[in-house]
Amino acid sequence: MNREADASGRAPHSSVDGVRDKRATILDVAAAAGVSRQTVTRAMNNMPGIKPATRERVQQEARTLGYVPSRFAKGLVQGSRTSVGLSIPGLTNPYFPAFASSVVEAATQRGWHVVVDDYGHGESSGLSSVQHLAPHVDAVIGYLGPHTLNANDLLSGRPLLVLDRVSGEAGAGISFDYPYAASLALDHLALRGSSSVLYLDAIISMTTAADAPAVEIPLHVAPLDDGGGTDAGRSEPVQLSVRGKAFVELAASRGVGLEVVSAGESAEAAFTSLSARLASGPCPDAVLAFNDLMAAGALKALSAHGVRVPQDCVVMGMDGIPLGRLLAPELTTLSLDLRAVGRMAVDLVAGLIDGSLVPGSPESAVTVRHELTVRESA
Amino acid sequence: MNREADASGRAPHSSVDGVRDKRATILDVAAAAGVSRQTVTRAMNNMPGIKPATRERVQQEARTLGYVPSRFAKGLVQGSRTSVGLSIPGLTNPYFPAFASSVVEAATQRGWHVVVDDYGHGESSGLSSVQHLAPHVDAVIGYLGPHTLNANDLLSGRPLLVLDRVSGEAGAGISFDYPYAASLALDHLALRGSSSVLYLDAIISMTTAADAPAVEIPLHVAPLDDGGGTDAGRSEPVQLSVRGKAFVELAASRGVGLEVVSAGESAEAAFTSLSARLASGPCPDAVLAFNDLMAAGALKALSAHGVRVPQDCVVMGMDGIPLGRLLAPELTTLSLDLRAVGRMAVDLVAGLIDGSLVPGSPESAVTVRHELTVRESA
DNA sequence: CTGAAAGCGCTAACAC
DNA sequence: GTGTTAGCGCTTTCAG
Repeated sequence: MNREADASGRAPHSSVDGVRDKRATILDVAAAAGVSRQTVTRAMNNMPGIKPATRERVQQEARTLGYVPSRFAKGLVQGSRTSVGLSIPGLTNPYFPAFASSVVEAATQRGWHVVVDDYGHGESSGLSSVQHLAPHVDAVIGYLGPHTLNANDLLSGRPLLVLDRVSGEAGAGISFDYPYAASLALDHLALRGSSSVLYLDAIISMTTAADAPAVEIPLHVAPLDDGGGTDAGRSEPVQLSVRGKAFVELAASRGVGLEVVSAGESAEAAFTSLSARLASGPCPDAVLAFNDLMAAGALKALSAHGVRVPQDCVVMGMDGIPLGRLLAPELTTLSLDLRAVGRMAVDLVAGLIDGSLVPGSPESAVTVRHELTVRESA
Repeated sequence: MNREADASGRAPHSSVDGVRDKRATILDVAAAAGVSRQTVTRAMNNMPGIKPATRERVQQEARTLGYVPSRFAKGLVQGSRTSVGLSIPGLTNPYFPAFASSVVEAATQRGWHVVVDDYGHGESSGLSSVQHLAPHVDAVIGYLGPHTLNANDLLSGRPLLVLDRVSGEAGAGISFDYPYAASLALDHLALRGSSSVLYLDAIISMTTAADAPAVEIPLHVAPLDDGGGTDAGRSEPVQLSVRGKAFVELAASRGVGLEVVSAGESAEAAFTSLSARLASGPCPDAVLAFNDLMAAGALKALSAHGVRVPQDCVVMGMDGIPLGRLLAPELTTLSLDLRAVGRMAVDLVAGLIDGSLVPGSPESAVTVRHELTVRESA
């Protein structure tokens, strides 16, 4: 008979109505159904070699007890699919869902799971996202923003793939060639005969502050020179995004005038900032936006001020998300082959996991280039 | 001394360069570092009560061996966060990322994990998505489309929450009150004086076919009447979406003329279908779209045909996603409080998990109403 | 057809 | 500081 289950000397399921002391285990079900735990396994997983009547009875008992097989025990004994964490700063900017989608697609093809962590809510940062994800995944892919450094430690050896990271950091990563993108844009603008260009930069994320808030390492940095500079010549925004920096530098080296306006990374913020700027000065020839979302905001601001695009002022975005095609006028942009980037990310992680790719090696640091997609707005 | 590790009579890590027989375990690291496995645990998790030097040495050894702690063993022994699977048909329609975002936010607040499965790629369906997710999560929330029925079985007792399900199915779910939404829309249109309304329906997903392609049940349906109909009066599409049905029925009961045009569920498809329709007939007063994305396509089609919105023809969408505000003209729509829906979904699942909510009970089936958001297009 | 044993890899308790 | 002993809940042998 069923000695094993009976011998497990604990109450199977003391149901004080609504408060179950602990989750029912396979042993509880076995005891309740008067069978061995092996039989329960067979019943729950629809395995052969079990009398239908028994199967039915066991399943019924399991349901009553609210028995839910532990996925950990199962995974432990069966060996599991690899699962990667995907850490992104929000699903609000359509860029990230689009990217997530491409990663999910590529990962699914390998039979992997993707755990998405959107750290855009509340207090969380890229770092806390990795921390959150770490115990549950075999690797992490992510737009981590400024806090890449210590992230590796949190994963105790598991691969980390950072996107849009500042060059010069350790580990594997995919970076974008912003100087190249800037040249593409500026070339196109030159062709269109634009002379006064406004760059609509994003304020918050993806900034150069990659080496800033290292938790334990006290850094001695010079305090920010906040505005009281003697260098009265040209006043530059205190903090420029990496992208913005690329545009500013290239423009400078070409002798092209480039005005920078900063705004939050959203269509609304872009609309507001650009509107304010338009109200207080001459309209530029061209507006270059940090990304497509902000370009959408720019388009609205321009239209609200009676500026015709592209006749009076051209507009370019960056990212190449589908949204651009729905706008009026359709957005000219610097686009990324997101599908390719997702596949690349997954491939890199696969290499990292199976050891064929060494973190920190040249092969583990890929650079991707944007391409110019000309539509109506420029 | 460390008897345990030495006694584990297997080769720690036969490295035939690139081919590791199996993943290194904690015992392998212990043996290599000449310590007990407990010490390895302490070193890897940065726990106190270990000499820094030892910690360092162990971590180094772990790195060399490519040791990655098994998340299953860890989870098994520590007890784990609950994790919910989120099954959605694609991230291409901005609606789903927006929904996903709200679920992730609500789940994160409870300390839960969210595993996102986008079943829009390849051959997968809502059912296969659940199957995919099942072994790894404690519950599933999802837009499953037509295939809700057998999904419950795949989860062997774990909660399943289906969104936008056809009423009358078992289990927990969140449904939308389409008749109410239709009345909202038709009322608004009446107010605007529209007399000839076109409903731009979606062809594929979320259709009435909830009970259709049950894998084994052969259905005998009348073949598509492709154009050569004798019923010259009005030809109605064979398959109407649930939403479309609600609009059609309400319009009929009010004696309002409603023409239905079907298109794929994307902006492009909507654009194409509506363009064709506009080319071959008089322009309607109003276009009601299946969702905001299709409304965006409609807007473009109208504009391409020189129809001014809202002067010549008004346009309404459904969903209330942020995209609507970026379009020109801004989209009037029937909007959902997505944040609330996400929270609701998570709360329901929480109730299902802790037993305070019974699947199939009236409380487990919630209905949510859209509200009218008037912007520029109507 | 069903039952008993033997682990999967890890960490919480307690030794020492 | 470090090592040893017990399991976590499940599935895979291998016996009946």
